[in-house]
Amino acid sequence: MKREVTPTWTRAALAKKAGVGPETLRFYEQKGLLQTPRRNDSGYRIYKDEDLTRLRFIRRSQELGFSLNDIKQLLQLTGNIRTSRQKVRTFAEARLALIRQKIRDLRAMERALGSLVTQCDGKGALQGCPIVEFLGGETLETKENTHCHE
Amino acid sequence: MKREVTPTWTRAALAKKAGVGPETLRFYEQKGLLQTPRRNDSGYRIYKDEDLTRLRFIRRSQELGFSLNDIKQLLQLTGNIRTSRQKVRTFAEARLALIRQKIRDLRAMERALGSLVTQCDGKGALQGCPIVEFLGGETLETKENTHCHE
DNA sequence: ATTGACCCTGTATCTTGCTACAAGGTGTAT
DNA sequence: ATACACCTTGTAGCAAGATACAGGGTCAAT
Repeated sequence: MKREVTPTWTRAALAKKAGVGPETLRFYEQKGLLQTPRRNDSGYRIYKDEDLTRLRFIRRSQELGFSLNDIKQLLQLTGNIRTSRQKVRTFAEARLALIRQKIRDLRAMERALGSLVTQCDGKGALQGCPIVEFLGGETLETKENTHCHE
Repeated sequence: MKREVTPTWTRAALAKKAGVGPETLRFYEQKGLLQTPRRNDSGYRIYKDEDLTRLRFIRRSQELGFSLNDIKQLLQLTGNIRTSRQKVRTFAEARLALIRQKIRDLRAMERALGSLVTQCDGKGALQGCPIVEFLGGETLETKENTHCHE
């Protein structure tokens, strides 16, 4: 059995390989997202493959919309062999629901703002601009006030 | 000509009427979103209709996805009679573009995560769970390492 | 032996939109 | 006259996810 030398990295090296900033590694360590790494004689952090794997896990989770807090829980969940698949799925579904809600919110904004922009021909003075009128709102006593400041 | 008494409010009263917290008013004032209000003899802020109107403007803008910084600019823009409608429209279009980008990002997340959740039957042990496998990624030397810790 | 690039620690800073606190003053009702 | 809710100020804190800086130590190359 050939024992291969497992690669190790210092902070900046791993950071580069994982596509994050070096400080981010220390930050994740503080947050409990990365294990406290082995140190060499000078106190330098020595990272290994496992840390790289974990960083990729984190990045992918982020791309799926998980927060760092979520990810911490996900790591605990997936690190435990006793965890049921159901639990992971439920976790993912919860996040999916949040994402969908956020999309709904943004689409409502898009519809409203898009409609205003469409209604606004972009020509002429401010008077009567649909966007401004919407923002100014129904309760425009301002109209009176701004025209005759006494 | 009957001169109607224009209503005024103290901080908490206006805040309640506008549906925000009292501290928010001070905060908006600091940020330049509300004019510095008139004070009574004891130094109490006295708000008037105009401030309520402005608060509604702010809230509506927020609902359309504008940031407070945006809103500050919007207020300057729409407060200036010389502003062209084109400027307001361009401003709104810029924010609309951001909203649309955010929606695209979230939809990508939704597709990816949704697909994983669909693929995961939620039955059985963690082993082979599509979600976990995606997060763990291709580069799973971890598999070897975690099974035989020496 | 000196540069330059890295490492360590703790702490501060940024962004966004608030929210909370302390330490006092005011206004109104009983 | 005293309780209570409000007001004032300045400042601190929160969430999230980093990022930067100061003041030192280490290491490899020249």
